[in-house]
Amino acid sequence: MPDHQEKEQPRRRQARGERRMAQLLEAAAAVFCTTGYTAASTNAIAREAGVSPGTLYQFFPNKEAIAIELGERLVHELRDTYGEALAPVDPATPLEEAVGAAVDRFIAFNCNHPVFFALMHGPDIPGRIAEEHDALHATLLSRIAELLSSFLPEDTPGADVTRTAQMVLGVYKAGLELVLAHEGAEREAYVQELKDVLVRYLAPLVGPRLGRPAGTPATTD
Amino acid sequence: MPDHQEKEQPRRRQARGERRMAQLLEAAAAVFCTTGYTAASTNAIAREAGVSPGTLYQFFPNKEAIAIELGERLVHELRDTYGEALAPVDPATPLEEAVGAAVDRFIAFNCNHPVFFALMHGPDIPGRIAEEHDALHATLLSRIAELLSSFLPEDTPGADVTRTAQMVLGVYKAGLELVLAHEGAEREAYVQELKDVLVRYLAPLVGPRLGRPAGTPATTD
DNA sequence: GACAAACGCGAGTGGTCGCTCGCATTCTGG
DNA sequence: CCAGAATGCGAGCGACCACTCGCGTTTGTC
Repeated sequence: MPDHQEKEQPRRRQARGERRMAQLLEAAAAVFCTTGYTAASTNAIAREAGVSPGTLYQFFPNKEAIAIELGERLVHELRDTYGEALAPVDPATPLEEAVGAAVDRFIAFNCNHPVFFALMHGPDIPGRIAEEHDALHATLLSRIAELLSSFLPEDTPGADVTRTAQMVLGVYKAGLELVLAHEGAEREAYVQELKDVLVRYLAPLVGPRLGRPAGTPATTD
Repeated sequence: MPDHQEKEQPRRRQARGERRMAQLLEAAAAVFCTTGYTAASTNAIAREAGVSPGTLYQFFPNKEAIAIELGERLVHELRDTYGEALAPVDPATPLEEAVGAAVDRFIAFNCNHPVFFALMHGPDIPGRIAEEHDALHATLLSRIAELLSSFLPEDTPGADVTRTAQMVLGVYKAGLELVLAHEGAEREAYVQELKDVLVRYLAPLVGPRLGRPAGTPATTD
C-alpha cells in the first residue's frame, strides 16, 4: 500500500467551486436561521442557493457537514474578531467597564451573525455540532472563571467560581435572547439592563473597593 | 338541522379509555423529555405505552394533539398548585423573601414535571403549543410586572417595568436550566445563586429601605 | 484543440414517519 | 344475552427527505 490516506483530502477545487461553497453556506445560514437545523431540508438550502440538490452534495458529504462547516467558520471568526473580549484585563479595571466591554462585543457578534444563535441553541442538533457547542461553552466558561478569579477574593472556593461563571454565562444568554428580540432603542435598553444584572450580581463578590454597584450614588445626603 | 355541534364533543369514553389516555400522555411525556417534540415519533410513544399506533390514534387525532393535551394539563396543574406563587404580596414583605418563595415554587414544579421544560423550550414546536407557550409567557410577564409595580417607586415608567419583568423571567429561565442540570447539594447552591442574582438585580430598583442586598454585611469595619 | 477533471443537473431511491383501515376483541345498556 | 359501541391491533399508504447516479457542460492544462 503505497499511499493510503484515511482522511480524504478536500477535493481539488476550482475558484467556481469555492464560490459555490460560500454561496451554499450563506443559503444554509439563511434557512437555518428561519427554520432551525432539523426542519431545514437540503433541498430548501439548494433552492435558496439557486442550485440543484446534486450540486450541493458535490461540496458537502451530508447535511450535518454543512452545519459543521458553518459552525467552524463562525467559531473561527468569533475567536479572531472578538477573542480578546475575554482576554485578561487589568484587575484595576472597574467591574462595570470590564462587563460592559465583553457584553458589547458578544452582542455585536451575535447581531451580525444571527445563525450563530440558531445553531448553538437548537436542541436536536447532531453530535458534531453539539460537540463544538460544548467546546465553545467550556472555553467561555473557563475564560469567565479565569477573569472572575482575578476579581474575586483569593480565598474563594473553586466550586463557587465555577458556579458563578455558569450563572454569568446563563444570564448572558438569556439577555442575548431578549436583545435579539428587540430593535433600535429598545435593544439598547435591554443591553444596558443585561449589563446592570451582571454588574449588580458580581459587585458584592469582588473586593469592596473595586465593586461599587452601578446605580449607587456616590454621595448620600 | 336539529343538533349541529361544530366542536366534536369528546367521544363517549369508558374508564378503560381514560386510563389509556393517561397512559399515553405519560408515555408521551417520557419520550418528549428524552428526544424533544419533533424527534419524537408517534410509534415510539405508542411503543413506550405498550400499545399499537392505531390505538394511539383512537384517542388523539394527531401528534400535535398529544402535545396540546399534555401542555394543557401541565398549565392547569401549574395554575392550580403554584398559581399563588405570584399572587400579590404585602409590599412590606422583604424582597428576598418574595423572590425566594416564587423561585422555590417554580423550581419545584419544574423538577416534578421535566416535560414542562422540554415542551416549553422546543424551538420547532407546532403552532398551537407555541400559542400556549406564549400565553403562559405573557401571563407570567404581566404577573411579574404587577408584582414589581408594588415594589418599585410609583414614578417608574411602564416600559421600564415591562423590561425589568422580561429580564427577571429570562434570568429565571436561565437559572432553571442550570438548576435542572445539577443534583443534590449543587442544585441547591444554584437555586440560591439564582435568588441572589434576582435579588441583587431588583434591590437597587425598589425603595431604599426595603432593598438591602442579600450579601451586604450589616456593618463595615 | 484535445483530454481530463471539476462542475452542474434533476429524476430517482431507500427509508422514515404520521396516519389510516379493516377486522378482532371487550365492554355497556336494555 | 345480545346488539352496538368503544377499544385494540398492525400491516400498509402517501408524503417527505437525505442522498445518489448517470449524463451533459464548463474549465484548466499541455
